[in-house]
Amino acid sequence: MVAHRPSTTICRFCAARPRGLCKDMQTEADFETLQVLQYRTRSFRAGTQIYGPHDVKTHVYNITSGWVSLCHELPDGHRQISQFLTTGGLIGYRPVGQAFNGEIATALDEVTVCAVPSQHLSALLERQLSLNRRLIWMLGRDGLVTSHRLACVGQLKALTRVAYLLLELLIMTTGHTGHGDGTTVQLPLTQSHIADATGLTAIHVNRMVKQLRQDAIVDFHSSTLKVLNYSSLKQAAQVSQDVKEAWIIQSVPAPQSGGATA
Amino acid sequence: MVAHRPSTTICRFCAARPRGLCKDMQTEADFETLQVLQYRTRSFRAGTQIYGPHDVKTHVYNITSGWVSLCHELPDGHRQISQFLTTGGLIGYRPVGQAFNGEIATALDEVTVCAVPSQHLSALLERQLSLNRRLIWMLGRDGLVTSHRLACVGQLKALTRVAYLLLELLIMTTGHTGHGDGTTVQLPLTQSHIADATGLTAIHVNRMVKQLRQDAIVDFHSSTLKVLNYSSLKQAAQVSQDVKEAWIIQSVPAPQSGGATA
DNA sequence: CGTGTGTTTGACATACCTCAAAGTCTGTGG
DNA sequence: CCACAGACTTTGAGGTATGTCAAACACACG
Repeated sequence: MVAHRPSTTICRFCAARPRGLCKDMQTEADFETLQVLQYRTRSFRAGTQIYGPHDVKTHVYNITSGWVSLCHELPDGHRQISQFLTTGGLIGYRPVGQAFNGEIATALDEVTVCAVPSQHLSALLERQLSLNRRLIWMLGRDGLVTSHRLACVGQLKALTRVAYLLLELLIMTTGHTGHGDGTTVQLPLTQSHIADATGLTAIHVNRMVKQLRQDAIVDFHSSTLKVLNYSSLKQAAQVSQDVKEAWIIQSVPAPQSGGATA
Repeated sequence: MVAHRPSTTICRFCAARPRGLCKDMQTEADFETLQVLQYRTRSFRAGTQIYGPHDVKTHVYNITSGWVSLCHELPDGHRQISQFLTTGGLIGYRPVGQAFNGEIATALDEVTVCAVPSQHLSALLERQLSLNRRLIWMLGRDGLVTSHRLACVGQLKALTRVAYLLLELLIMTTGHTGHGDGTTVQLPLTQSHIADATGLTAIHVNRMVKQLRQDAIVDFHSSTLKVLNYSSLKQAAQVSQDVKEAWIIQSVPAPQSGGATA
C-alpha cells in the first residue's frame, strides 16, 4: 500500500518506512499532503547540539536514525536528562505560545533527522486529521513516559532506578518486551548519561552497574548492554507491563467510526 | 461574543466561561459542535477517587472547580504525585491503544468536573480543528511541566524542591507570576501531599517548611500558603521565567494564516 | 471525652554524595 | 612501536542530606 514517491524533497525514510510522526501515513492522499512539507533530512555528529534551551524552535524533528538526549540544565549546573530517543522519536515540538522550553537536544551518536518547519506543520495540522491524531498520540505517550520516569526518580532506590532505565532502553531499542537472556544491544551512552537521567552521581551509578553485573542481571560495559537474566531485570526494575508498553512507539488505531453525531 | 446556550446537557461552566479543553471555544459554530458532546457535570467529595490505575478510561474530565492530584502507586507502596490540577485542568486522557496509564486521580477537596465520554471526544476530534489545537496544546504543556518537575525532583535539594512546588501551586492558583508579599492562597494539601510530590518524607518536608517560615520566605500552615517574601521565594525555588509561564493555562493563539500551501 | 488526622520535635541510621586517585581504553603524534 | 593525552571506569575513605523510628502536641469532630 505504501506508494513510491518521485519527489526529491520528501523524506525518503518516511516514504519508504513511515515512522514517528509519519507512522500512520499510508494512503496516496496522505503522501500528497506530506509532500507539501518539503521534508529535508539533516544530520548531526555525535556530541553536537540539535537545539538549545533558548533557541526559537523553527523546526520539529522526526528522528530517522541515531540516539538523542533531551536535557534540562539547571542554574546550579546540574543536568537532568528527561528522555532518550531513537528512530521514530519526535523532538522540538513546543506548545504554541510558549517561547522556550528550556530543553537541550543533543546527538549521542551520528543522528539523522527529518526536519519539518514548525510553520508548515501548523498549517498541515489544519488540514490533515491523521497528522493531528498522530501528534496527539505521541504527545500523550511522551507525557505518560515522563510521568512514570518521575515516579522512578522520586521514589525508587539507586539500584532500581538504574535497572529501570536499562530496561527502558532495551525495550525502546528492540521494540518488544519479550527478551531472552543473552540479548545484546549497543547504546551510545556513558555512565554519566545514566547518572544525569536517574538523578544520581556517575560514581554511584558505577557502583550500581557493578552490582547488577555481580548479581548476574545485566552487564553494561563500554556502550554495550547485555542481558544476563531478563526476569531478574524485570524484577529489579519494578515496572508493570503497561509501563513497558508505553515505551514502544506504536501505531494509532484507526478512529472508531460512529460515536456522537448530531 | 460568548453565546448563551439553552441546552440542559451542555456544561454550563464551559458555555459561560470556557476553560481547559473548551478554552478557545468562542463562536456559535464551536458551541453547536460542543453541544453534541452532551457534557455532563459530575462532582466528587474530598478524598474520593475519580479514576483508578486500572480503570478503562471511559471519560475525559475537564475540571471546573476544586483540586485534583494525579498519583502513581508503586509496587513497593511508595506513591509519587505527578501533578496537581485545578480549574481548567484536563484529566483522564490516554493515548489511544494504551489500555491503562497507572494513574490515580483523587479529589483533594470538593471537585466538579465536566465529563466527556472518550468516544465522543474522539469523534469530535475528527471534525473540530479548534479542539485538536487545544488538546495538542494542553498535552504539550503537560509534558513540559512534567519534565521540569522531573528535573526538580532529580537534581534539587529538599529545600529547593519544596519551594519550587509551593511557587508552582501559587502561580497555578492565581494565574499570574507577579505577586506582592502577603499574598495568601488556600491549598487543600497536607505536608504528606507535598512529600509525595517532591519525593521526600513528610517528616523532612516539615523541616523544610519550618525553615522556609523561619527564613521569612513563605508560611505554609493548615492548608494556607502565605507569601512572606516573593523574591526570596523565586530565588529559593530556582525556576526560570519560561517555566513559570508554562504553569499557567493559556489560550492557544489563532493559527497563523498562510504557511505551506501546495 | 475519646478518636483520628495532621504537625512538630529529637535521636539515630544510612543511602548517597564528595573528594581523591588509580586504572583502563582509545586515539594521536612522534 | 612507544609516549602521551583524554575520556571513561573503578575503587576507597569519609561526610552529609535525608530517611527511619518513636513520641508528643495540636486540632477537628463525633
